[in-house]
Amino acid sequence: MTEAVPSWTDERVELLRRLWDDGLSASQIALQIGGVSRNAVIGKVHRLGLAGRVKPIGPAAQGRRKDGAIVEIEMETAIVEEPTLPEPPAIVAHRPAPDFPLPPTPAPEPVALAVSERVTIMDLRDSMCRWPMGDPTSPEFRFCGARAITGLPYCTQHAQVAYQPAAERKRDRRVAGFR
DNA sequence: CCCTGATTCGC
DNA sequence: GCGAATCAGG
Repeated sequence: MTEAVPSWTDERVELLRRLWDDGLSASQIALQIGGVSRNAVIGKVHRLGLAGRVKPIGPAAQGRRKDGAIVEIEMETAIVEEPTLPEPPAIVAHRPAPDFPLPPTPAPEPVALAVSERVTIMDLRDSMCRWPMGDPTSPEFRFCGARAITGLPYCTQHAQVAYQPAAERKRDRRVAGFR
């Protein structure tokens, strides 16, 4: 089926405006709208005169320590310190938890919070984990969507499941040679 | 390397 | 007007 691209219809432009204004990146918008590349989005954005809009991620957040010192904090790691918080918050590592049973897998670590990055096939992008989540026949079907290992279709977690070692090779490969 | 937006320029 | 290619920066 040939899916003709509607081009920039009013609706699509409207969506573009909204998403761009919402702070989404061009690539995200491109995926969201579909049928267009991020370049197309950027190009359109410029033509519409939307470019150069204020970036929501302006100034880095500032945090005040209990001793009164002001520290600059990167946005993504910005932390709102509690007035009575004595210790710096522990570093939280986000680990996508598998939502499926792993029969042959020891499952070394208990599941963490559900950091679901699940995406539909529409949002599935290259370098995104293509591990299927749920019933493929269901409309709720999603892909993992987490950051895939470069060169592989899966993220770290799923790659481990997908590429389980057939057997442990304890064979010592000594290149007993000369030299 | 991954990503971001900006610009150019042939179509 | 459109967007791929390219550029420039983080």
